Amino acid sequence: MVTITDISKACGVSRATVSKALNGAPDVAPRTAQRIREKARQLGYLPNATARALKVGRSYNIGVLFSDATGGGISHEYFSRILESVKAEAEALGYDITFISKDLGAMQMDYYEHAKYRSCDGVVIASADFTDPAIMRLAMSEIPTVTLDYTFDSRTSILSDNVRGMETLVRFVYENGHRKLAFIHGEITSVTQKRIASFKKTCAELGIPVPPEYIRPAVYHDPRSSGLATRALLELNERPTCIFYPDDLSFLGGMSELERHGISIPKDMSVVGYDGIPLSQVLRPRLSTYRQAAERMGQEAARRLVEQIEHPDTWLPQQITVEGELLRGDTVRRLD
Amino acid sequence: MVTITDISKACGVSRATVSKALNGAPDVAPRTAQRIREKARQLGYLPNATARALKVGRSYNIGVLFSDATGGGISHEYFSRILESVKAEAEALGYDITFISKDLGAMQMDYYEHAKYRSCDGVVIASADFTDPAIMRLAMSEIPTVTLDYTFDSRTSILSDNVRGMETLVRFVYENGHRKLAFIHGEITSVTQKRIASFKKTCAELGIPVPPEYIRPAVYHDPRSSGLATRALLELNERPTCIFYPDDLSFLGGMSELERHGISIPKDMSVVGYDGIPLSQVLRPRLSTYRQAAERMGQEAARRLVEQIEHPDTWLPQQITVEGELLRGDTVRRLD
DNA sequence: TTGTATGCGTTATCAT
DNA sequence: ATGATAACGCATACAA
Repeated sequence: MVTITDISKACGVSRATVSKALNGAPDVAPRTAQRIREKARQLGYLPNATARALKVGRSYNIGVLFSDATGGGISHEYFSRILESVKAEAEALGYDITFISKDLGAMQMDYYEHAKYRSCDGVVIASADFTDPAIMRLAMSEIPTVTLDYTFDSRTSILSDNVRGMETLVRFVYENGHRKLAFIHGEITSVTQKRIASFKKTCAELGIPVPPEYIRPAVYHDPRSSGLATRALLELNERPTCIFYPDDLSFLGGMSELERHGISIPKDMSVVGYDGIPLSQVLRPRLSTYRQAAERMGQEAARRLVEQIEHPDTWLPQQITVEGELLRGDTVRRLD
Repeated sequence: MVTITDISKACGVSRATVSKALNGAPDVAPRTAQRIREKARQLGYLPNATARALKVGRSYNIGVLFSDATGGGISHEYFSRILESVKAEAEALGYDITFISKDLGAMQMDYYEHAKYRSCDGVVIASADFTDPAIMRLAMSEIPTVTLDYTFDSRTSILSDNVRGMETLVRFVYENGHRKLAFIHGEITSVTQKRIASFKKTCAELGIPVPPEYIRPAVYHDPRSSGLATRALLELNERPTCIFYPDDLSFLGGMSELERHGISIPKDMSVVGYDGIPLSQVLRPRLSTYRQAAERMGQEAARRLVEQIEHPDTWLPQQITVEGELLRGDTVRRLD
């Protein structure tokens, strides 16, 4: 490994001068600086991020927290898109990404400890069980954090516009003449609560009654449970004309169930999803859904976090809502 | 931040003794060690991975390389499953994961330089353009590496069993009476070459002719291009009875195209996919496909890499093939 | 059994 | 404009 010491010897100057030259300090003669940089390149010098981090107290490394346990693991498209965009933006800003988890090897650490252990300059909390005290500890610590789809007091968060998203979908369905809307929702989280509330509120505003049996619980990203919920809805005396699914993937469970009953989409039943994953637009008929702007969310998260890291003095916590868009698709039939 | 110095002061011993006690060195009195550990916990001491890495020359950090450009980005299910399992296994072994990329912020680094810059103990190359000289440089460097689905000379690789996978699918289709098999393949990579070769070889063994027009190019994970390839196949005088798709997702493009022609699966046309992603088993009819054991591959990659890192003396490069399994599904019709 | 001294590679302060 | 020196937190060879 070639270090600044090697360069200093090769150039006949001190290590301090080399360091300055390499970092573009003003108090080094242009000619010497040039010579040093030349030599550095020639020798294949690479700065050592570890040593620098130890010295300056900044690692240029940000942690990313995905706790798979909550069903929000990396392999779910929404989260992998967020991860990818956090990564891209962070790298553009000169930061590397490290995963933060519990239980690294034999050591038992909680999230906060892990982040400290790795000297993370900040952490993006992308998907987690926010009732977990360990998450709370991290979010409330001195480590800069940005949360996605959840807000901690006095901390920055990036929020998908669940309220508006659901409202948009309900109004879209309403405009197509539907008055009997059923909603299969995911497990209860703050996101789910917002969607349910927005669903009910918008229905109320439009003067549509929502019988309790039209609201069915299921599990996010679990087609099977949505299939069961669909079956329950079909067994009602008064069937809905349109079913809202927790997410696009879950809709597939409903799709199978509807087919099994010989019910055609959208002729006999209209449906809408949520997320707007690519798959939804590849299906025929194309799914009517609401596309969450995962890329923008990840990008925004990385930017805000770095801003907070680099300008802690002028920083203020913010709740940033990122708007998605309606994908009209072809699964909502026009009723007359 | 509480350091070993703080503990040494609080305990009235030297920093060396504290370090030893914390690391379970044998040459420290049990009572002192106990007292020190107690104090450490009490003060909320956390080891500093950065300082330790600088000292011992090991970071307990492994790099993961996904170059999105090749269409193998994180958000493709096969790769995100690999990532997740690499992460899980690495963490179990006490290693953290950092993404390796080109161009970190303003600095221009290639992959090798990035890995050195972050002092990675090793790198998992999961998805990359293996013709890229930068990948080659990394793989051939002194840094331990493990490659997935590609083999570099004298390096360890974890390989999906593409040859056997394709053979299994062809034989399965053959046993169901099919003799006219068309294969839509992804862009040419070593994986694709293996699949094409295995397809042709198995067909030859079974005495099935494969007219050139039955082999169609498309793009992995791109339903549209597979849709076009499907259309081309349907326009042939002699249509195939079964179409092989590059992957499960691409099949969806074919599915739409077949529907558009009023062709029912599997009544009028049989199809098989590749990958065995959860989606494929949620569709109705369930897709006949070959499930790649992504989890095992990631796990194996992490294990082999750590083995190489920790026992460089006894280490030998290996090509490890991980077997997948046939998912029979319902999209291959029995022909009489 | 404990402590002293040293260095990992870097940057920052203060002389020169 | 340059350099000597110290320090970041830790681990280890060696002395006591």
